[in-house]
Amino acid sequence: MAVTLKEVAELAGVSRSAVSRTFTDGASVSARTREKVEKAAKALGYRPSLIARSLATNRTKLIGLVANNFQNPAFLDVFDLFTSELQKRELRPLLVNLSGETSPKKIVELLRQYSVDGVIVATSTLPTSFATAFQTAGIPVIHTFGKFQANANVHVVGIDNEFCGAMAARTFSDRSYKTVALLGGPETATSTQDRSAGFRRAAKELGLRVAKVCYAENYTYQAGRDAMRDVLEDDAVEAVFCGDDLICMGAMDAARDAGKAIPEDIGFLGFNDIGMASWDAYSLTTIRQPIRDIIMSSVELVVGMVENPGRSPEIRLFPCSVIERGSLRPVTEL
Amino acid sequence: MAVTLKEVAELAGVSRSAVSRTFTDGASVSARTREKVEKAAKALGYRPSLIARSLATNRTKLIGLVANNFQNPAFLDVFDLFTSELQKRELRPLLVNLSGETSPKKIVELLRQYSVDGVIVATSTLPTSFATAFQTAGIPVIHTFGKFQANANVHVVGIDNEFCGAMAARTFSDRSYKTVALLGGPETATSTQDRSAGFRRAAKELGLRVAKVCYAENYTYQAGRDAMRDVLEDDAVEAVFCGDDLICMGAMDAARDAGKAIPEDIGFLGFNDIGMASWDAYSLTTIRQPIRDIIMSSVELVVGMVENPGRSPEIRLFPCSVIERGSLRPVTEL
DNA sequence: GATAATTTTGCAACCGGTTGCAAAAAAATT
DNA sequence: AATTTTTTTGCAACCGGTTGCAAAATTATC
Repeated sequence: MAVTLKEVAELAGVSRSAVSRTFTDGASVSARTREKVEKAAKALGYRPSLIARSLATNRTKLIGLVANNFQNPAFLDVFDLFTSELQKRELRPLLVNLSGETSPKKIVELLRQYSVDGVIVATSTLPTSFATAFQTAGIPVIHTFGKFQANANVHVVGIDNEFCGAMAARTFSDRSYKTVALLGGPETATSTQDRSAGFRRAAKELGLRVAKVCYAENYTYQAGRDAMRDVLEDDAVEAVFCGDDLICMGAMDAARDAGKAIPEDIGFLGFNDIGMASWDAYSLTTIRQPIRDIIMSSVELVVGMVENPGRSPEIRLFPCSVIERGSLRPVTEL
Repeated sequence: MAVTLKEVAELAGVSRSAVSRTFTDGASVSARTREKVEKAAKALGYRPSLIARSLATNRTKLIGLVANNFQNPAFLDVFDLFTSELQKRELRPLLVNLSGETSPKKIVELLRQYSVDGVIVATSTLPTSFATAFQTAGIPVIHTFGKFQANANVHVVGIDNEFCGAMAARTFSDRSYKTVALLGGPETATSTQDRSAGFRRAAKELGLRVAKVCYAENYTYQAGRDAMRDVLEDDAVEAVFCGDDLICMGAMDAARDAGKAIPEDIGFLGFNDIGMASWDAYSLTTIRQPIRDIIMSSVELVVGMVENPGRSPEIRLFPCSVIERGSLRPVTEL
């Protein structure tokens, strides 16, 4: 079916090695041979099989892309950027949908069977141990959006969630909010835990009262809407820090349903800056993480790992920023 | 590095074939041998290399998943369903981000180099000829969300866009709208062309006046917003049929900006029923395509093609339905 | 217990490439 | 023109599996 090395070699009247060398860069072939081979290859429509090549070179150019939040619009960017960034370097993403599965065992097996060159675990909800499992299996791995911990044994690219939590508290404080609430993502997510910790610590330092702390069951509009009911029980809450824009939008609609005006009666601060955050209907003030930088850095790092597996684990954190829109009252002038 | 067949064979004291056979179902191995092999394999942590296997069996279990609309939330479902549906059958999606590229040539080459077993082209914007290119290259292909045409030479799974266009016109007619507009997706997309044709034909038959026809530049909120300006020039327009929910939401916000109330002053009908369509801020009446069915059917079909490549091209169309919410006035009672 | 039928096993060739090595060819030096 | 150096080439082994085939082992039959 497919055209092979051998057929090209025969047509060109050279050895198989000669053909192979024409298609491997850095190999030594004379101009005349190369020309003959290229002509024959073209005539037959030959392209080297990467599968066969990988058997000999031990490089598949496949990168496992492991994700578990396929329902969050925030991931559209992630997929788009990862795929195009990998493609630029002639690498292919092998997509794995975790959907529920949180034990790395099976996934490691699976990607090992495909001899992927490296793996990018793109999820903010799993502990670092998930990524470490790949490391242990000898597969280069990057944990993108992963939990930052000083004694890292695996590459992590992302943000400092605790710092971002503190940033949220400061954002409230700067706008003279006194009584606030935290409406996080799922409590089991490491990002939620870190942001929550940072938020509460900073709130205490800044003299903010955190009147309510609750968590949405998942990263959906509906979960945000449901969890917001809890927050609304306390009438004193002036502003809510949400762990995700989608959750935040659900919460906003719940607040409006309860007759509250935004930002007059209650303020909202989101997280992620998804496309919809800028729509008129929400005009959400939110914390943005520099996704493009994070992803470019991750790809760069995974490539580096493949080339030099001994490389010691690195943590790369990028700064987040508050995108000012209309869901919080303005900064209080001093 | 990785454990190979040979090492397992040595430890188990059997031939390489015996090991291979224990891991290929349907092969003949005695219970005693199998046991010995399995024990040795476990001890070494052996898993057969799918890459090496594929060289001999000519099956990689890789399916190319080609998409070009990574920015539309409608695609979250598509990715989620495709990946999980393929995984269920032990197939792996090799993701290709078309992003701009509309010539199939390079993509075909690329997927051929990875010897994918089949390809799913998941896009409603490209002509069938794009998918046909894979067919010509001898790669089983399904065009999901593709253009339906009677003389198909390639499998198509999706909806009858022309019929859906007509359905939109009927939806307007049932609610006694008289003067309407069409705000389609990009004009180059085949789905837009078909829906537009169906809409206009049915409108004529039903005595609706199509006062404005315009197209958004891409499938984004902003493009919908921009294109809506054009529609708003004609004050007589009572309802707008949009080619996509995202576009529709942009259009709705543009209308509200212009001081129009929905649905009192102007009605909107969307397409796709993305998650946000049900949010309070939009409460969008929209046409839903049964994505889950379409994708399950596509996967089933691609598997069928792989097993039986001679299979003749089939068209599978699924019915769409109007999801009634609040962006159109109610059906007029007779 | 001998023979026939069936199952299991290992050998060796193959899938489609790469690559170290030594021989052959070409280029450079004297 | 002969010799040395450098470049190019083909051979053959290898990457990690599968599989047709014939021999060996087992099971069934008489």
